[in-house]
Amino acid sequence: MKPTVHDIAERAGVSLATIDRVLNMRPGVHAATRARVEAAIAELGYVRDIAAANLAKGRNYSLVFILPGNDNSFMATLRAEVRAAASRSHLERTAIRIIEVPPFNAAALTEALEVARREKPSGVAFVATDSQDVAEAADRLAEDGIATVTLVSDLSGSRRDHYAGVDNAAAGRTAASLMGRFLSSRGGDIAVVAGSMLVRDHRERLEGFRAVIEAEFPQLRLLPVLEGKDDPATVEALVAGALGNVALSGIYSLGAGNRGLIRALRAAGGERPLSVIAHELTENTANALREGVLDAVLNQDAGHEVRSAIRVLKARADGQSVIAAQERIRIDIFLRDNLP
Amino acid sequence: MKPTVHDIAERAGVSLATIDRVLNMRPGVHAATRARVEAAIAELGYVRDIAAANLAKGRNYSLVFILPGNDNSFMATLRAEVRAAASRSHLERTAIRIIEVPPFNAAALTEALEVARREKPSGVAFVATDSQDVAEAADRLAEDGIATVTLVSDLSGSRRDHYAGVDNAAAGRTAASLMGRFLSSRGGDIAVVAGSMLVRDHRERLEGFRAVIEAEFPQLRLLPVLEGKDDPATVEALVAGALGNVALSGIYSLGAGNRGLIRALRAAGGERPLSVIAHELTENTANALREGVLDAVLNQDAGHEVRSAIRVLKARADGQSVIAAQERIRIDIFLRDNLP
DNA sequence: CTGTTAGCGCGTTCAC
DNA sequence: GTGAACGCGCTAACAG
Repeated sequence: MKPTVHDIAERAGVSLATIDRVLNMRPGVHAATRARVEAAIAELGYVRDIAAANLAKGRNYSLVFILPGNDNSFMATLRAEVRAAASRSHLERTAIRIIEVPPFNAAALTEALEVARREKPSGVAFVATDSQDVAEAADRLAEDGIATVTLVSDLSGSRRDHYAGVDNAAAGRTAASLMGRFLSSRGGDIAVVAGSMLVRDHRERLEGFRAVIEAEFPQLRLLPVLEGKDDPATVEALVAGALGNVALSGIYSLGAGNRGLIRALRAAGGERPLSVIAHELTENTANALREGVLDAVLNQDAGHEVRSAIRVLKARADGQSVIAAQERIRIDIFLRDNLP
Repeated sequence: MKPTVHDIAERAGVSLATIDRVLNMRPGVHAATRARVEAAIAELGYVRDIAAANLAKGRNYSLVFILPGNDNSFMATLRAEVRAAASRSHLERTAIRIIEVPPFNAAALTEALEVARREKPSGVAFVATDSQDVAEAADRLAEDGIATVTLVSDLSGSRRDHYAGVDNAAAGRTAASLMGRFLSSRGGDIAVVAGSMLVRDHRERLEGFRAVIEAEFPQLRLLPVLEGKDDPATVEALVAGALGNVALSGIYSLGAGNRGLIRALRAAGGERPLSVIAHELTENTANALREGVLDAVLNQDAGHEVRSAIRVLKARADGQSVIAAQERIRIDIFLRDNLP
């Protein structure tokens, strides 16, 4: 039988209240008594029943998610996943509140973090815009004992507890490797479409992509990066322009706004050999894969990211550890053949 | 405030015991009373607190995992993941017992299922050998109200509750698609090494692979399948033989025993262009990827499969539903560039 | 058929 | 500094 507080109280010769004080690191216990209790805990191999504790406490984890109000499918999916988690959250003693902020806006994010802090939640998850101010705001949350997790895009130089997102440099390298192999020995120009160089995930993907292309596929030339602002119309115009280049062999779209990419490709027709790799699986990109307009889509599972962020925030909030492997967000590679 | 049994008791004008009987579908309640209670539940939007219920019941989920005592890395990893889950299981009111059976042996598996059944556990997970006897044994478990999940390889024609594994036909198609594209327009022979055609996962991978090669890469010819029995030495000999074929352009190893595959490839040297794709990421295959001996590795996350099986078994055991997306096991594609 | 009561393992008042 | 008693939401005897 699993030992309970009663067993350790008896073993240590003290009352339940004292056990509780030791367990919750509250003051008012003689050092000697505390030592006796701790010894009993160790000897009996007691592990606290969190479910019972939460029941007794009437504990509920209040979580704040700060999400950019971006107009692209991926962010829409992310918001939907957070809402889905929120809708089943009462079952898990969790209350999730969503704050929407303008995208690519460090000041707005800093302000939102401050608002969240004043609510004294158990934890905060946010899609980081990489800036000094944001890092400082995140550190203030940490100082207040609020668990923090960055979501999708990480934050440099802060004390956030965890990053729930993919290794974006590896994603860029993977895209380059796939494209290089798909093109075999063929040479030519590669166009890269990014959203904004202000977010760390896009920068990292680009760096990874460039490193592998330069090191391993010297016959391919990277054209100057096109900044599409994650906006379909902008992306469409940029890609349409790039398609005018007769030497173009490949396109790597590392940001959002793929509706524009796909429209431009469809308009151009699939006559010439062109390897196209994009990010994030949506209805649009899945259809484009099926049609052969896209060759591969790298994806991060938004549902997994959200569930992982919640697990980590809850665990941190009560000082528990997590299963590292479960919280690692994979880079999913989708071809036409392994669509869900 | 979340409604509790007290609220619905008051609303329906009955006592807690009656509520409990209705909630747990126990007999001994007037149809009219039952209806009143159910109405109250619906009106108040009551959702039962499983944690509290389990606490009161002193419930513990007893789970049996039946695993083949195979000597390859993947099965070793799978067993390790089950043991890891078992070691943290007491925290989750779960007791996991492992039964090892000889691999590819339907009779032994049938017997093990029967043994498990007599223990009356909450649920049973097993790596299926695809046979009629096994299906019948699984159905007997279902009849006894024991939740059943197939792990890694599925079982045809049975009432198992869930399959925790990848879509192996899609995996085969993906391998073919990658290989075809890596080889570009180059033609040649493709060798396929399988473990055994007795397990459904291997058969499905082969069918998927063949379908895509035949439909889309007519310049590639599939050689007769080599059965390596998932045994490194056997695989090594078979692959060494196949490498004598000067027209060989690719190797697809869809089973285990990749230590042998890799040894044979290393011995042959990497002089000629050869596209090699294997299954399951292990230390061995990861190193082979880094060296360029393998081009891609398709993987199923054993840890995810085990955790998923446990979640599903527990949920089924108390009639709960699961988050479908969370239980979908992905086909992970690893290149040198996205190794963990 | 239905209600009463005593816990499950733990946290939190209050007295002592 | 320490202990006893009650309650969290639910279940399980046992009465009625």
